Amino acid sequence: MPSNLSDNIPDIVIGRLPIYLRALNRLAQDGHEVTSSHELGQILGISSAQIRKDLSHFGGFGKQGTGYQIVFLEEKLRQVLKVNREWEVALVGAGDLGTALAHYGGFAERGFKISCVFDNAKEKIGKPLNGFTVQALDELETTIKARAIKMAMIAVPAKAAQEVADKLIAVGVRAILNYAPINLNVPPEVRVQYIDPVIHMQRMTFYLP
Amino acid sequence: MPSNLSDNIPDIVIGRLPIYLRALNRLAQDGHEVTSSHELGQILGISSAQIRKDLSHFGGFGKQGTGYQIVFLEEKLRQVLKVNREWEVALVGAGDLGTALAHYGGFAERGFKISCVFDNAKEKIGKPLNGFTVQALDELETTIKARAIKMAMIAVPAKAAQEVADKLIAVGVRAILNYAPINLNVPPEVRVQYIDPVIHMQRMTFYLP
DNA sequence: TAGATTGTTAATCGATTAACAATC
DNA sequence: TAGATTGTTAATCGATTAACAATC
Repeated sequence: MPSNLSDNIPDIVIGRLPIYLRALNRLAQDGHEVTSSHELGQILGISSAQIRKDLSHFGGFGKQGTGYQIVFLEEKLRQVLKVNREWEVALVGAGDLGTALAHYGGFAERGFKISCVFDNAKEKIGKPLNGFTVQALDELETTIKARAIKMAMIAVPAKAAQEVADKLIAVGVRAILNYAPINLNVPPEVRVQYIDPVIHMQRMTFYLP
Repeated sequence: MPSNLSDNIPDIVIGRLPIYLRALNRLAQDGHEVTSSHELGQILGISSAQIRKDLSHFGGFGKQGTGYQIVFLEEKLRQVLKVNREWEVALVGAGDLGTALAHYGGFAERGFKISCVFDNAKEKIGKPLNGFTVQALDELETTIKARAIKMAMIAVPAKAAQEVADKLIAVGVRAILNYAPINLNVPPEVRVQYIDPVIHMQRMTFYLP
């Protein structure tokens, strides 16, 4: 029983779809037109059964005996994930990390357009940053509301992160990518994803001799 | 039956330990001396039972009626994760991202010392980068073997990432933090962690209206 | 047609939670 | 002592895998 609704689809399934999409992109770039759950599984180190099961939540996108048309499946996954459009993103924090994020081309390439940058350091406000002007935090409310921005990235020190998150949520942001090494407290209607490279490093040392 | 060995401890448990450690750090910084599985669970949005179960894989670190001495538990978790020492890390790629990583103070602060940087662009080789000199990829083997480096970060374009990974593994690297948006093919004795911010963004849009 | 691969069901496996005796 | 919280066991819940009929 395929469905495009949030139905009862496990979040862990949603988490794998972007990975599938990335692998499909690469296959298409390499000139492939068709793939199979088996091939995709090989590439990703995932069982073919899991891939078929995951996809079946959203519809039957393949053909027996043949597999999946790559371009078609990409389109379907983009639809499901709602990344078949451009999302405007607010960036808070214009330090080393914020600057690197503003310069990173990979966001725009894949549908996420950083469209405003905020910082509270006087020496940064008003300075240009990859086509934007860094704005004071005071202007956060007006700008984000005016553009109805729903996504943001937090690249401020851990101490300031919760306060920034609260402000963002108050003006309508519903999805936050948090680079500050701290857990955020947010209401259930807000999604948060965390990026802390040290956490990943610490997860690997356990297995080293 | 507590154990410090890789016993049969699920990787998903190992994955949560660094998160616990980070929360404990913060509590200690805020002047707390004792905490409980309930308090920790509140902060992290995890059930207290899960925290107790996770910790019990490694020993009894708490006291009934009281909870956990924060400093003591931190020490134990650092021991388990093997982050009670300094790890040398090789960085490959000195572009925007590599530069930002080299400048990021959070690694050294938490026990990961970037101790060499490689790139194959002629105009970068020999240039100073946060105290290092960017080395040619040719020197990767000598340097990494000489220092017995076991961890590396890959910050090169997707096209080059697999080749770089192969080289690193060939000279003894056993844990890789991969920033290139591509799945790496590695032998089972090598751990890989992935950081691709776009994947996290795409995982959140599904839930937005 | 014969071979291949899907979508789906049922079986297995593993992770989370609830509950409570032990005890600080 | 009374109250609180651990460590652990058993029960529940959910995710993964195996298997196969359907069919391209």
